[in-house]
Amino acid sequence: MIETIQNRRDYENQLRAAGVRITRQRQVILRILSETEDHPDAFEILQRASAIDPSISLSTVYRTMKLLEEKGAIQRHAFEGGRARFEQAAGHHDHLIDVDTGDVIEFHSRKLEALQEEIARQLGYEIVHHRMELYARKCR
Amino acid sequence: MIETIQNRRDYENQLRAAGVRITRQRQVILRILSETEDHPDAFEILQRASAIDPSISLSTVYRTMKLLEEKGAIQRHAFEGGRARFEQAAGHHDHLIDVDTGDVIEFHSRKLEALQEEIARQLGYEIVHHRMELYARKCR
DNA sequence: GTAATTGCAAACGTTTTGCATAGCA
DNA sequence: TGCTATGCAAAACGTTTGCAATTAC
Repeated sequence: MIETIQNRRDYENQLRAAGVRITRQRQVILRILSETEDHPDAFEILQRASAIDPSISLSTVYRTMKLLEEKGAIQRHAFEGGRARFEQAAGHHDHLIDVDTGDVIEFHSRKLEALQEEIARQLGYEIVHHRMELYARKCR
Repeated sequence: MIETIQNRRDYENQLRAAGVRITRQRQVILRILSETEDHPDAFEILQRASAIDPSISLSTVYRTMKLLEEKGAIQRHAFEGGRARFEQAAGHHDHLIDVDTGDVIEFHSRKLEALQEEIARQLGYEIVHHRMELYARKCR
């Protein structure tokens, strides 16, 4: 399992150690992921990548996303409305999505997690993973 | 906003009152939704509907789902993996999905909701709606 | 050298839509 | 009657895949 990643070099070295070839295209994509603060979808990643290397294709973006997800380096999210969005697999957090702007705010609550586990246990289950999204609007 | 629905007649009357035409096809679909306990996808609804009236088409299922969602009579869920699944918009609850069987268990926790609201408030937001899914495995 | 990766285009599965016909109110 | 809903087929959408050519190691 790839650990939390701070920069492109970390990414590359850890992937290399996991037996993954670091191609020119993957370098570009890894750089984008390590520099990005938001939750881009495949098409947005392609656009940013194209600015650096116009020959990169959408297939490669998807294939790389799948690879990185399998290696645990990124997470795939399916927020409401269409496309999958990706982010670095930094320590677990949940998301608040601004329904007016589409902005995504990350948050984390131990209390919430404890409660989720309690609920699952009461139903006779152990949590494998969870998804929790708050669709919200700015208070005025 | 259509209230919680117990049976097909309730559905029909409330929709009629909202200016919606109750066609033969919609009657069948409403009946299926009112009788069902699970979270069928569009194709499953089509199959159940076809058993009653084979002339119903998938387009009509989708169009009806969209209509009912707009009227607040049903909810659309996008659990992990492919198709949207639908259920009656009975009082809000969350879902625990059995990762081995695909079974969906509904649950509700006031405590959880209070916590969500608190989290949103701290971030300066008011919740419009939320999504919370626990992907879990039976304890042995 | 050779096995993995790429770009392209075509296929995929789900959902939506244009259009001419049918049917509710 | 008039306008909405329908079925069908085709399009749209995001994503995946087969293939021959390229590239990392």
